[in-house]
Formats: sequence, structure tokens, C-alpha cells
Amino acid sequence: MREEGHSGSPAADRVVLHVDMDCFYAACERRRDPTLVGEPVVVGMGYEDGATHGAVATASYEARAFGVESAQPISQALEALPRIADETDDGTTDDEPRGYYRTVDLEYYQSVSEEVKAILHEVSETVREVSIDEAYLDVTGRVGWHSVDVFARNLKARIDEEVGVPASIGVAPNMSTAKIASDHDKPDGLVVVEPDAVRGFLAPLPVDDIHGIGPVTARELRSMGVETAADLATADRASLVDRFGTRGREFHERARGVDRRVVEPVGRPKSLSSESAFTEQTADSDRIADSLRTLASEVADRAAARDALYKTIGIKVVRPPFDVNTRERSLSGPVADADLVRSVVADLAEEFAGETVRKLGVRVSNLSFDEATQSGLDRWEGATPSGTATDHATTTDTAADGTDESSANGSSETTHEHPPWSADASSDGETDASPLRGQTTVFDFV
DNA sequence: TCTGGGGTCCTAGGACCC
DNA sequence: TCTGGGGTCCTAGGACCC
Repeated sequence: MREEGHSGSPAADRVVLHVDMDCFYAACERRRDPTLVGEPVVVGMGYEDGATHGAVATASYEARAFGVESAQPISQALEALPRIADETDDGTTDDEPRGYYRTVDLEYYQSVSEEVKAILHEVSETVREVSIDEAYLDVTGRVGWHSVDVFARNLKARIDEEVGVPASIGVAPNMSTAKIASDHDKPDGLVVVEPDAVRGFLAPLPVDDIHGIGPVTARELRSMGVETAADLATADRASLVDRFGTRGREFHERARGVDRRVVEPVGRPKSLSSESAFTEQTADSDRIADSLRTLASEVADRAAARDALYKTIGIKVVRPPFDVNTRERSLSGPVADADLVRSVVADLAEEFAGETVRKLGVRVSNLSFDEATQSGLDRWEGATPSGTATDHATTTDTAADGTDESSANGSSETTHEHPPWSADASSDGETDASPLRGQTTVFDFV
């Protein structure tokens, strides 16, 4: 990420919003099925109706109240909060709490996300979309600190009224603080941290509220006697760098409310991957080979759909209990060739022949996006196969099963484009005009 | 707590080159 | 025979995020 140079202007000059949708997947399910409003909703990944495997992708606050957490195994979530559909089962009393379980429907969530993002782009020229449910806006020069609270409240209201999902917004002079602010009063929160208030706002927070500090780093920091952002802000920089490398310097700055990153749109992806877990661990070599072939094809298709060339092909093999192994091989030049992906994957997997696995993955990385492929392959075909074709030949040599000669330009795979989002549900006509909660937490003390 | 899927970034050692 | 310092690329693993 680019950093603002020297420049006389302090970072405090920026007005950055972090928009974070609340329990986004669950909110989408509620938008589609309003009877879920106010009910405990659990959205599971790798989960199918009636099954017990998979993990919690999102739990509504009502479900969280029963101890359901995101990333938790579905089996555990079901213990904490049985499924509504189980009601016909015997032996349970009627007043036992029940939850609605749904399977992720990413396409639908994407379509809802697009609607939200469209609004964000309308109100700000500078938008960084971080994920399906999160974005940064830089509205410096458009909105001042005196009016940003009204601006943000209107934005929240628009998203709620026009799309029908709740958002929390944090406003601060930089990305890091805005992110923390949006998290501070969830759900449906609005927290404004003015430049003079940043240090005071951050000071009491636990270190792991800082983006980039997870459980491992937090534990290590605590062992150094660093518990809060204030501790971190006043810690000795040199020893932080000593312990954490370049991240140490970053942590120190973030804790002091310093973040020179500029809000800019995300660029091209750096890697593409597909993975999938077996419902039960297996040593069946046919199943494993099959699964790898499928994953390889998926990844190659997705790369083709994005006009991406890749130079590195890798696999991930997870052995019980949870032993993650990765292997990768770089080619001598970028290619887009599904057959090659499959054969390199098979080759890399040989090392694990006979092993019991619980999960497999395939990844392509070292991506490049060639203009030529964007405007159509024809121009390429006759032109100059030389460079990549020879590269390719050298790489297939290393492949055990000697794949036949196909060249970088020649993925014969048909690309399965996703259909355009079929957003059903236009605006839900009768949702009560969401009352502006009108509550803003403004940190403007010094 | 027996663990889903899609990503990003950092580290560290080794190969290789000049 | 012993051996400097800088740079880049490759690979494996790990922390972290949503």
C-alpha cells in the first residue's frame, strides 16, 4: 500500500469512513425472508440442510446470545442452539431456544453487496472495497469534521432504506482508527473520532482490537506486559521491532493513531484458490485424485474468467489432526492452461500418496493480467507463441506424466461465466422506514 | 474449540548471480 | 583454498482478516 510521502500535511487532515455491514450474511437472509427478523439466525459454510458438519460463517446477535460464534463448528453451534427444523423431533420441550440455520448463498450476498457498494461509490469518489461487507471511504474535501456525523448518518439510513441491511460506520482521520471505530458500537453503530480525540479513544482498548493483532501476537504482547493500546503506544519501539519485525513498527504507530496508508481501490488479486474439506478424513487415493482434479479445474476456470495468467501452481494438503502442508512449483513463465494445472497438481500430490487427508486445496499465484488476453486471444495465437511456449515445454518436462504440448495462450477450456447477478427482491416495499437511530458517539474530547 | 473457504502479507533459508 | 556483500527468486510455513 502506498504511503503518503513527507508532505507538510499531517495525516489528521483526512476524513476516513469505515463502513461495515452488521452480520452481513444473516442480514441478507433476513432481507430475503423477513420472518427471520428478530430471530436467531446462523449461516453455515460447508454446511448443508440438516447436516452437522461445516462452520458458522455468520451468526445474528440473537444467536450469539446463546453462545454461537463465527468460525465455530456447526456441530457445536447446534449444541448451543438447536435447529428449528428439529422441532418435530422428540424429547425436547417447547420452550427450548431454537435457531434458524441457513446455508451460505454467496451469489445472493454478492448481489446485495453490489447494491450497497453502488451507494458508497455515489457518495464518495474514493472507495476501497475490502470484502463483501466492508469498505473504506475517503471523503476529505467533500465533508468536514463539523458535518461528517450527519453525512455518515444519512449514509447509514440510505443503505438501510434502499438495500435493507444495517451497517455500522466509524469515522476517523485514518483507516486503522476508522476500522476500530466502526467496530466500537456494533450493531447499527456510528462512532466519530475527531483528530484530537484519537489517542484518548484508542488508549483503553485491548491490543487485539487493532487490526493485524490476532490471538498469537496479543498473547506475546501480554507476556511483555502490553495489554492496552496505551501500553503499546508507550512501549519501546526498538524492542517491538526486535520481537515482531516490520510489524512491530506498524503496531506501535497504529496504537498511537498513526496510519499513513492512503485509501485507494484494491487492485488485481494476487492469487486464486479453491479448497474443500472431506466430510470425513480419507486415504482413498481415487477420491483424493478426483477432488484435486476438480479443484484444479475450478481454479483454472476462475483464472480464465478473469483473464489471469499464473506462474506458480500449488496444493494444500491438510492431514489429521490439522497438519497443513503446502507445496508449489513455479513455471518459467506465466501460463493459462487448465491441463497443466491438473498435471502439476497431480505431480505435487504424489509426495502425499497413501496419506490420510481431511482437506485439499489448489492455488495459482504469481498472477499477471495480460492486456492481449483481455482483448481476445486471436491476436495472440498466430503472433508469437515462442516465449511462453518454450517456457511451457521446460515446465512440462518436470511433470511426471509428460503432458502434451499446449501453450500459454491455448487454454481450450471453455470459460463458465457466472450469470449476471439476478437480484430478485427489488426494494422491499413495506419495510418500515427505518427510524434514524440518530445516536452518534462522538469522541471529541482531548 | 477437533477446525469452512477465500484471501493478504511476512519470514527465513537456500539457490543463484554478479 | 577460502570467501565478501548485494540482489532476486523460490519454497514452506504461519499469522491474520472476513
